[in-house]
Amino acid sequence: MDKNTATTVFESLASGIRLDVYRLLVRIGPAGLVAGEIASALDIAPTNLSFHLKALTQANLLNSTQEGRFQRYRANMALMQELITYLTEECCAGHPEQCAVGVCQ
Amino acid sequence: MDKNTATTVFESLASGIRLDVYRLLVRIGPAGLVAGEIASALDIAPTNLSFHLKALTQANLLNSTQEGRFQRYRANMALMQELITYLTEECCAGHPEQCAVGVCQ
DNA sequence: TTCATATTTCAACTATTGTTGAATAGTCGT
DNA sequence: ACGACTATTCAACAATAGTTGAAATATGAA
Repeated sequence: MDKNTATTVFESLASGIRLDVYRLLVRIGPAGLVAGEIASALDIAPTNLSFHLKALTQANLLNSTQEGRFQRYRANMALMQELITYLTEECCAGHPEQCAVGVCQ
Repeated sequence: MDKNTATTVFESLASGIRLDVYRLLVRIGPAGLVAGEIASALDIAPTNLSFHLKALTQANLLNSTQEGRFQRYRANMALMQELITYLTEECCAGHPEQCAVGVCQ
């Protein structure tokens, strides 16, 4: 993962609404939810939700597929795994034995 | 970790400068760096760096201690570990066998 | 005490992001 | 084709974040 991708992901999750959406979809798992279900689950105006869904999708944190007139969204778990790797890969300059906390492994 | 803490952490890492600072300090490890060292390593104006260091410190991603007229900053690894737990704890609604990617564990 | 150094605070400005309602595009059922 | 429904786009505005230089604070050295 490059720095640009990482900041985009962080920016995407830096809003309470987007974090709620993302975590809702992580909880739901592979089945995903259509936009209207997300809107009513979280009580967000459709226009505003659309704005945030677009941000999450552009950041590649969500995938979407069309189902008739519905749009189904799913969390992209793989990107989160890459982010976690990115965050910990340089821990303690490659000397995990210095790591007080065990993030390095 | 609560949602508010999480969004604060994400917001802190959503800026390229702050991500650079945080990763520099992760790489350096427990020894940390003083503000001036960070400024020259990353070529950032002191005023601007101070602004970003304050944001990172308030988010608890950095700790700082005074050393004479220097201010030393260190990355708080424990918070990152908590964030990773928070991001993955609800994966696939507690049914890790559904997880295509292995984020659940 | 006086001067130089390290860092932060402040105020002004610029830029970016978030929210809202109205309008638009696409899909389904009749 | 028509009307109802789902979702997105657009434009306007409000709110927030980022950058800069000047001033302030605080420590150490002479």
